[in-house]
Amino acid sequence: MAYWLVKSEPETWSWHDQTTQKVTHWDGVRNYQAANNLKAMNVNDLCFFYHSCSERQIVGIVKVIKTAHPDPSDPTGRFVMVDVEWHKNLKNPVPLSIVKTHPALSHLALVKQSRLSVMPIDQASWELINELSENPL
DNA sequence: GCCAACGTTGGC
DNA sequence: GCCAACGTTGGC
Repeated sequence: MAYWLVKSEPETWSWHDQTTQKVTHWDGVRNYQAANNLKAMNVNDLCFFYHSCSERQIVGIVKVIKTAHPDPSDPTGRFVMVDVEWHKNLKNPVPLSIVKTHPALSHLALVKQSRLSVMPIDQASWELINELSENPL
């Protein structure tokens, strides 16, 4: 069981869309490092759902229900997608600004590698972010 | 809307 | 295989 964080632009695919539709292909990833992370995902892994651009906060959690398979939206056939399912809403969104101020989270790719759209989250960070959602500072 | 970071492409 | 030019992402 592993933990991840995936980014989406709310203008393109929002948490509201995910809540309404429940099950989706996580397609459109065109970066090898992000694609490698997709390939490392297993069924039942959990992913934070992060709104980039205008919002910059973690808003929910999705669960992996199908491992990496070819992304038909990629004409080159090189990239993959996974299938995810709505899992839960966060009690309170956790903004990037809070993640950045927390020393225990400063190693996350969310902070250090802002352009990466799919990244692993270690268990301690996963639990801490959930705690920050339950009990905001 | 701007710009920094960084990934990709293509000429050599 | 190097690197300049270019495109894209995402934070601010």
